[in-house]
Amino acid sequence: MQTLQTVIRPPRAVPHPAGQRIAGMLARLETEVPLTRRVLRTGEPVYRAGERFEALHVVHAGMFKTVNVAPDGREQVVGLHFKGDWLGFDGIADGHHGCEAIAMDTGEVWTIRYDDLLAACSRTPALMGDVHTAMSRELARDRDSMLAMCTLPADARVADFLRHWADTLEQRGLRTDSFTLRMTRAEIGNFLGMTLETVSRSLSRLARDKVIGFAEKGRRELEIPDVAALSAFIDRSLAAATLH
Amino acid sequence: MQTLQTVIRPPRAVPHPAGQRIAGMLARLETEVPLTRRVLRTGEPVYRAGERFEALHVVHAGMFKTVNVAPDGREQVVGLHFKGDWLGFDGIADGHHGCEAIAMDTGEVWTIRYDDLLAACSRTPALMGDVHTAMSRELARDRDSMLAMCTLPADARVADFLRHWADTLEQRGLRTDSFTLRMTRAEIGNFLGMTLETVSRSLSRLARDKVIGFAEKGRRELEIPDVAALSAFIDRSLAAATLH
DNA sequence: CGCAAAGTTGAGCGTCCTCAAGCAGCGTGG
DNA sequence: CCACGCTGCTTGAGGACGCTCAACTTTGCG
Repeated sequence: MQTLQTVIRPPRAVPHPAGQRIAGMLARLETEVPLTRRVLRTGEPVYRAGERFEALHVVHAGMFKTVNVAPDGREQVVGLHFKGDWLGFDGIADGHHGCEAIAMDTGEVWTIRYDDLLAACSRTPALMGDVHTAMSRELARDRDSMLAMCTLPADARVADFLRHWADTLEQRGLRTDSFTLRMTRAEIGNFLGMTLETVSRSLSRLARDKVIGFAEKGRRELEIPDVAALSAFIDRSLAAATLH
Repeated sequence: MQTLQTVIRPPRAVPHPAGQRIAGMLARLETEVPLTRRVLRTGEPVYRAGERFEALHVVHAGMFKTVNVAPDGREQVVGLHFKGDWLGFDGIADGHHGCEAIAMDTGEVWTIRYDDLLAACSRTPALMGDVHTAMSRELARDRDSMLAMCTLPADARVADFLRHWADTLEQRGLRTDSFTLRMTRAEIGNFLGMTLETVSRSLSRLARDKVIGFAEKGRRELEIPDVAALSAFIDRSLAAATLH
């Protein structure tokens, strides 16, 4: 009880540096590149697997997931994307999208033809930097996901997931002590490489250990008074595993 | 016995298109960008986690692995890189490398200062295309790894790994029916998210099912007479799993 | 109000990990 | 030359973590 209410996080007086980077990039895009805005509702695809690659997209509002689909039907959520993230990089290499990007709530993307982007990058080096940075960040993020999936037990993996989510929110200047998971247990489980039942059990255990809290109504709203407690929980899981 | 010797693959008369792409890129790099060549021996790092990011590297010979290291010491092999692959993209975003790249045998990389590369990309659009393609391909590959790790049982994961390896060799114009794994079971296991014992057992089972063969001397040399048999094995694993 | 979808929790089981023992290749030095 | 140690690989036995299946509760929507 006490642990869940001690930390009252005031709204940031100074915007997060990542937020400034994103704002700068969006401003550059608006002035330097022809773009079309597009509003999507929950479940609508930005692009589908197999489609010809012609354009990239930048998330301006809402939240999106990218799903890798195998020819045999297996599906894997491989990324979550918030404001400022790019969608569609996976299609550059061979001219077709290998994944599909789906809106997880009402959102807006700015669509930029790849031709136009290349031309603009030649004119505006800062824009090229933005693109490289975005791809690099996505690469790093994917690898962190691999590390987590291969080295963390289920509970710690869920904790790690929540920590990443809180970090993302903080970078966007949103409050991190209480927020709504916009995913079902099944989606979280798919993303983390486990079943929905295991996700549910892990969340219950985290709540029992007072690392997170559930809002009284709806088990989709979480309270994370102290992000550091998540890290501590992960460390504890690892320590418990390594001592024989 | 018969299945292991039926397919004699003649050297390709026509080079693989991917090989041509790589050759073109290397030629462009040599003429358009100042680069320094560097030979590395087994175990030597191209760069280490935490180092300042200043340059990218292109594999010209040999084989390299990238390892993601967590602050708490966990290590995860997140990528394997052959001739024509780039190393170091992960450092662009925040100016420091999150991974380290290690030579797995004697190899050579071409090192290119990032500043120089950006300048060259502005002059030579084809070069920018090369860089984007390389990053995109790596992104796609990471996502395929995630899909495999989350949706395939151990045996199929090993088969998938071997299939990817054979594909990579074929794209480089090398023979795929018999080759040497330049990794220990432990490294393979780390890359695939399983233990070395499980890798060993999976390989034994694949050999028992005649999907692969071991060379008589040394269990590091494999014979894969028919790559399609690997795909068939994966499909069989999935079919067996889904029927209750 | 009733139905469908999402979530929780329990029981049983299977895959993969852990631990352990033994073997094979290989370089070193007596 | 062979003993020796070292590293890598294989195989087995036992156990644990997470999956499967199932029943029930809660939430949301028509």
